Amino acid sequence: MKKILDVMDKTKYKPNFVARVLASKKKPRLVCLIPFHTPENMYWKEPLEGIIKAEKEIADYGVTTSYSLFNQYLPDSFEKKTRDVLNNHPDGVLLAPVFSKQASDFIKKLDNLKIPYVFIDSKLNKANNLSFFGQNSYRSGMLAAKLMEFSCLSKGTIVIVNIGTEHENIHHTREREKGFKTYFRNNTHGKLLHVLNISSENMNNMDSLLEVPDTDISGIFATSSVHIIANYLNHKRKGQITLIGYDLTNDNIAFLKKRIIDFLICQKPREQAFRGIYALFHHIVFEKQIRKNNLMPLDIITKENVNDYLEFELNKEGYYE
Amino acid sequence: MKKILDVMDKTKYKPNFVARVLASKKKPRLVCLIPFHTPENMYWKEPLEGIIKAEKEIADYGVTTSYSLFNQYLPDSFEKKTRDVLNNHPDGVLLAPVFSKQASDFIKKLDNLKIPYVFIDSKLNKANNLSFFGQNSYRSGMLAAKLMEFSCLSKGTIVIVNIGTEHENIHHTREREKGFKTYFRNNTHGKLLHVLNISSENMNNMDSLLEVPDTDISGIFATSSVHIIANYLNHKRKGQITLIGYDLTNDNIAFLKKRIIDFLICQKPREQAFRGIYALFHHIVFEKQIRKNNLMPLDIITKENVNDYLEFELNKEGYYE
DNA sequence: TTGAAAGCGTTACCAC
DNA sequence: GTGGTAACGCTTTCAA
Repeated sequence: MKKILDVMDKTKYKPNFVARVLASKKKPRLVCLIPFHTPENMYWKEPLEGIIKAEKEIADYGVTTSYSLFNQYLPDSFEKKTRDVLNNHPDGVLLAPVFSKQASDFIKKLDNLKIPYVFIDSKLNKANNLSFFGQNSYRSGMLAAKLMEFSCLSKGTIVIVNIGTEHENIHHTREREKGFKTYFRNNTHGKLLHVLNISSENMNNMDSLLEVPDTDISGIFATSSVHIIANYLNHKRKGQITLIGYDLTNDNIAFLKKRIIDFLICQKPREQAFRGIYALFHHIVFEKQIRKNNLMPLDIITKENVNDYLEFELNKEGYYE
Repeated sequence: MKKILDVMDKTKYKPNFVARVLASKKKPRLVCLIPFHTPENMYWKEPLEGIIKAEKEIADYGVTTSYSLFNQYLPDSFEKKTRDVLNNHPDGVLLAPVFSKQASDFIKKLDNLKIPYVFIDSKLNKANNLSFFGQNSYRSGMLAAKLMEFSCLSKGTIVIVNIGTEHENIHHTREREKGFKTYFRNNTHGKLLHVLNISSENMNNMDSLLEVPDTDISGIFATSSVHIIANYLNHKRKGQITLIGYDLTNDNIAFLKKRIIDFLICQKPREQAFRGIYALFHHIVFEKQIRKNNLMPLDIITKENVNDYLEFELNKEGYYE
């Protein structure tokens, strides 16, 4: 037995993965557990697109993919879907662990079954996940602050707006706010920041913005749903207010082109999911080593580069059309 | 014969590329024709790294890669290497057509031999290239101008500096300057721009910067070699001068972290080359359709996101470590 | 436990 | 051209 390994070493034997895939009767089953998107919240459409793209590319290798989509506001929905996933007896799982408690229970079961899993969007600490593809929300807040500093220094008040964070996306928005504040604390001379929390119900009554003590607002940082603020500014007033927000949704892109929004920070949700699937694929089929933590670069999108960005995005995950 | 095709249609026959690769005795040979890098100009190191990374990933498919590296300042060197390439009888060529005339002659030969080729960095018009991976230099200039506008509006003079463009990189730098100027013409109210051309020989005598009429400089846009300006500002003076330049070289990164350079625009040369190789691979081995024009997104790098960016870059072309 | 043979889905090749 | 068979480099299976 040892002799065999010796010979393998000496002759520098390297298995041919193409032959291995062909001979193997294995048809790895991947299951994706992410929220479904709705007309009101399209964010989760992008990860789904990334998954579908990856799926097509790896079909020739015998990999099949299925989805269990849950309601991002209902922990019970998530919990119910985890059971669906397990019933599927998957060889690998891609999941967005939006409900920490339920997700923790779930991955314990996956650990026991020795099923590899990859997190996207957010992660659980101390988990045995194969990999994680996400974003550094804290630093994205610092980045936003730098852009804001450059355009607003020595002018009026800067407002941080948190919209409808009572149940969605809460972890990310908190971190963004923290990063933003930290940057200002460290880099500007006590510049005043005003924080505004707007619940989902009051979303449409943006006039509360006007209640900011110093009415001379020079910049707004929206930790989420920047399109709502853009819409307000578009109708009511814009002046020289610098507006910075997140995500390349269609609404946001339109406001960016109209110069209502000045900067958008994008973290490539489509690519996160695409790479998550690929990580599982490479691990299961090719037995490749997978990098555990993968923070996507913080891309800054402006009117000037948005078109290049979109054109490229459409095809970026595949190397071909 | 037709019947066979009919049956293929009816049964929706799809060839399995994995089996095809295994059975095929073809060992596609790819040749790369790009400049070599030197201690003075490390730019071309990155594309080479991208190629090597791609090479490893596709070795299992029988693809082999070789290089013909030329001197980026000597057309003769390029021309000589094109002959090496042809002697190699490649199945695909990746090239940076830095010398248009010589490159035009070369691709005519490739066309005749029906050898597919991919451009990186720059391209030739009206060529039958399989694909192109590059950058939109013009729009990158506009992007730089927007960043400059945000940080310098209503302050002092803005200077565009072209360094050592008498022979290197000339097309890109011209386009960058053009884009920058266009943005200012369209978006600011006649803000004055001062252009400074510094030849390679005078590179070290940066004091000519001081000759700018209005000595109150608020921003500098370096269309190339920004580290030279950064070095000067670092020793002589910095004040509140906003400095914007190109490329994530080690020097530049250090100045970015020291806040001497404020923004770097990066166009992912490593990824350009990596994707170029993949395009050839997918075309030759998998007969996939390849997208002809691929402009990389214009990434804005600051002190705040540079670390995330670098960490990710190291592994970004592969999906694994 | 070991070895030999069959088979994965395609291309390559040789005979007709 | 067409048809049949070997071969690609592995995994799987089954018999010893």
